[in-house]
Formats: sequence, structure tokens, C-alpha cells
Amino acid sequence: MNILEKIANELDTFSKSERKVAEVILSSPSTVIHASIAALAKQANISEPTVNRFCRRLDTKGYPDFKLHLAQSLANGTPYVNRHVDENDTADEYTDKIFESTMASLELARKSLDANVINRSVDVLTQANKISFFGLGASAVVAHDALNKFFRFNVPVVYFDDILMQRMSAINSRQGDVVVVISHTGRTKSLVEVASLAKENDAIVIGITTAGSPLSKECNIVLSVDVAEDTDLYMPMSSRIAQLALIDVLATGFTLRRGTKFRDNLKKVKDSLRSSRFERKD
Amino acid sequence: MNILEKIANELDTFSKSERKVAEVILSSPSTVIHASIAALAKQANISEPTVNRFCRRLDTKGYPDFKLHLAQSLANGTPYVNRHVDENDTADEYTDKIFESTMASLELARKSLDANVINRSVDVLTQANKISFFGLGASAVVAHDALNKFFRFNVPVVYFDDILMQRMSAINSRQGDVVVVISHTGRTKSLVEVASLAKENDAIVIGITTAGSPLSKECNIVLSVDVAEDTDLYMPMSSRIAQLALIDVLATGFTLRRGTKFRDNLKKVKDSLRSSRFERKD
DNA sequence: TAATTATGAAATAAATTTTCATTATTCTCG
DNA sequence: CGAGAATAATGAAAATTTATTTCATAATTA
Repeated sequence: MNILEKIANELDTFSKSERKVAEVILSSPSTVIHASIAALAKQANISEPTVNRFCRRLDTKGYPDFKLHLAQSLANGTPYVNRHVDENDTADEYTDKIFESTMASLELARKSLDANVINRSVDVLTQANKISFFGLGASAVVAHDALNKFFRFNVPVVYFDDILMQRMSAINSRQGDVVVVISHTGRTKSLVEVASLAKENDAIVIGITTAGSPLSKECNIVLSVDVAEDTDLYMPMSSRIAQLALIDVLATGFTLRRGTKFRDNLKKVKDSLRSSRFERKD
Repeated sequence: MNILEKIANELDTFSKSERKVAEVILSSPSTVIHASIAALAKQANISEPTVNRFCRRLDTKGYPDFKLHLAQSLANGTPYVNRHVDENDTADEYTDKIFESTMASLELARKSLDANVINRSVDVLTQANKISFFGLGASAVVAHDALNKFFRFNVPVVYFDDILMQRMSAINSRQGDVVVVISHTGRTKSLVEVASLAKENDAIVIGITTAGSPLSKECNIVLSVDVAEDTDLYMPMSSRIAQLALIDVLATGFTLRRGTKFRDNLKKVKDSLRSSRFERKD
């Protein structure tokens, strides 16, 4: 929470002297961030240690740290927030809102990702005999993208957006196979079944889904991506964009783990596409 | 201006030692705001006065003031610069970098979009008898996503990621049809031909591609999405994410243009999915 | 009135800035 | 091209500023 709000909130839990500081800060926070502890103490007519104690009371490490928080609160024009599209928005407005919301989602998703889990996923992926990506609907797009990415790595990789194919593939999986199941809600019955089948057949199942969902319970590894709830009817699901970014992360981790020699191969794939392109003149 | 951008900008006007500090700061600004001048100096392998001079060079009063600016930059929502993944990055580091770069791309893409062109595209799409989305490789994913989105609108929509199908479809297009051709580079020969065929057969061709590319010349409407050049080998193409956001924008514009009655229909589609899901308990 | 809590003066500690000598780097002129 | 002067960059150490701790005292509460 914004520290300015916090001060305003806790105003009545403060002692007399602390309230004096609080008032000075609230009345002109932008001055305070440039003031020393001595200056602030003098302005509030209290002693320096009191200011210091006040800072600690607000869960900061001390006065300098407090100023940092304050500065951030001030800067925070709350730039990337989920702004909802409105019926009467112009093209300019809804474009802005959608991009901002998307960025807000990415921001949120990044925070919710656990580097350890990513590491473990990359571990598992690099060791896989075969990688499968399954998704339905919007998540099929993500699986499709994952296919494109991992295909370049010259590893056995498949992708299905068809329930039956997914089932069959899952049943045929074996030890050493990795199945990546993608579903934002994690509540799509058929996908949960697919995950469960794959697991029964000794594949390692990585779920890109919401933590605690039915799907997550069938997975060996859960990469949970939080995004703002999709409340708005107009608002498109930004979950898939966060998932795509996560695919990028996994693919990057994969490349890094595989080392230099492997990257030459990557370059080769890139180059092989050249002849299908018009030359650049610049 | 944001002080992080400023540092990145003036990087080549710095002296050797100053650049060292700059790099440490850019690589992990959020750590720096909690570090003392001594700690930062040590990390950059230079002396404390040099750090101090560096701060002053950037028009701050000194190190504490500099940290304040930095803190604000970080809070400010736009710390997003395209940071390249490094060979020795930890999972945490490359995850951060990828998300940041993605956000930076979105920021850039948003700026490059022209609301008038979006408006015109939405016009054309709402009036279409049939909408086709074509893409290859990474752009196929975007076309795939567009299919998902527009399919919900209950309009005739198709998507192909196969050159031959695209050609046939393009040849069979007629007046009133809209063909959306997606290609980041706009240099993929077969796609350029598809666009040209569609245009010859009286379809309106919307290109989601780079301005000035061969593909753009075959299009009636060009939605150009700028993203940072894809120089890094590890760095995944964020172009497709910007394109996806653009699809969201078009879909949203479409919904808004179609009005209230139309949105009821949208809700119906959403509801129809419910039975395939596990119920939520909360 | 005792116990607790809040407060500030002074001392201490930490961090930052200044000063100044040394070391690189750049420029000038033979 | 190269020697040496001029300039700029850098860091060690000192000085200063700033923040924190300690501890005694005052205010408040039980």
C-alpha cells in the first residue's frame, strides 16, 4: 500500500508527537522527501528520535528508507492499472486502456512468478525426451506459440488443440516425457483429465494455470500466473499474454541451460528462413 | 524525464568509471535504492566519490537525492527498457528482463499506433461479410488468436496457417470480404502474394505489419506496430505480443461499434462454456 | 503511587561529501 | 611521431552531515 495512505489510515493509532510528524508529512510530502531528519523534526517541533521511531512504526528501516517509500508514493500516478473500456470510448481511449491493462497484467504476472519453479521447469524441459503442449481456446494459442518456440530448439515437440488428440497423446506418454498443460482457469474438465492421464503414464506434467485450481492438483509442477480478474465484458483476456511471456521465459531458460553449442543450432534455424523472405534494401 | 532512461541515454557520454556505476544501476535499480553509496561503489568496483560525481552529473543534489529520483522512476510505471538477457543470468534475472522488455515493446507499440487507422479498420471489419486471418510462424499464433476472438462475435471468420489454404482462400475472396494479413517483417514472400491475390479479388486487405515493408504495399489498410528490433538471439520476439494486444484493440472496437444488442450475444457465448468447466467453490 | 509509555538530549555510529594528491588521458608543439 | 604540458578522472583520507542508539526524564495510564 501507498505509504501516504497508510499514514492517513493509521493517524489515530499514533501518539501525540507522532501525529505532529504525520501532519507535517501529509501537508507537504514533496517537501519532506528533500528534508533531513533534523529539518523535519524541527518543522514538527519534536525530536529527531521521534521521527525515526515514527518511520519504523510504518515498517520502514529508518528515515532514509521512509523517504524512499514516500518518494515512490508521490511518483505513483498509478500508471499501469487495469482501466476498463467504456461504452463511449474513442479509438484512442480504448487503445490506451487495453495496452495499459495488458501491461498491468504483465506487471502482476511477473510478481507472481516464482523463480525456483521456473528453474525447476526449465530443468525438466531440458531433460525431456518429448515435450507436448496442450491447451484449448485462448490457451491453445499459447500452446501453439510454445510449439513454434520449442520447435526451433530441435527437440521432439508436439502441440494439440483437439481434445481427442490430447487424450491419445497423454495416454501414450511415458517416463521422460514432459506435458505442458495450459489453462487460465484450470477448470476445463477435459484438460484436467488429460493432465491426470499424462501423470498416470509417468509423464511429468507442468501446468500453466491458476494456483489451487483443479488442474493444478494434477500437475507435478505448477507455474501459476496471476492476472487481474477478467470482469469486464469488453476487456479481452490478458491472461494469455502473460502466459506467452512465460513461454518466452521458459524458452529463454531452455536456451541458456543448453549452452553455446546449442545456440549455434538456433542461429541455423533462423538463417534457414532467409530465402523465403524478400531481401532488405537498407 | 525518467532518470533510468536518462542514464541509458547518456551512457556514452560517461567516463569509464561512471559507466561502471551506470551498468550496475541499470542492471538492478531496485537493489540500488536500498544500497548505501559505499555498497554501490564496491559493487561497481569504483570509489565512493565517483558515485557521488555520477549522481551530480545527472542533475541531482547527491547520492541520497539520486536515490530518491531512482525510486520515483521505479514507481513511475515506465522503467521499462529493453534489457537484454545475458548468458549468466539467473532465472530471476532473465524473467525480469523478458517481462520488462515485453512491457517496453507494448509501450512502444502503443505509441506507434494511429487511432484513425484503427478506426478505419474497425469500420471495415464491422461491415465485412467474411473475415480471414492469415499468418505464418509466429504470426500464425496471432491469427489463431484473432480467430478465437472474432469467432465469438458470430461473424463468418476463418484462419489459415497453411500457404496453400491461404492462397485458395484469397483467390476465392470477393467484394465485402476482409482479409487480415499478419507478418512482423512483412517480407515473407508467400504472404505478400496472398495479400496481393486477395486485393485483386476485391477483398479489403488489412496488414498488421511493419510500415514500408513489401507486404504493406499490397494492403488497403496498414496497421503498423513498431517494436524494438529483435537483435538479441535469446530474446524472444515481443512483436507477436504487441500484435496480440492490437487484436484485442480491434476486437474491442468491433464490440463497441456493434452496440448493446450485439454484446448480449457475446455474453451468451461466454455462458455456453460454463458447463464444460468445474464449478468454482468460492 | 507504581508501572508503563513517550519523549528528547547527548553520544555514537553511519553515511555522504569535500579536499587534495595521484594517476590516466588528451592535446600541443618540436 | 613522440615528449611533455595541460586537462580530466579517480580514489584515499579527512571533514562534515545525517541518522541512530542510549539513557535519563517527563507524561500518561492503571
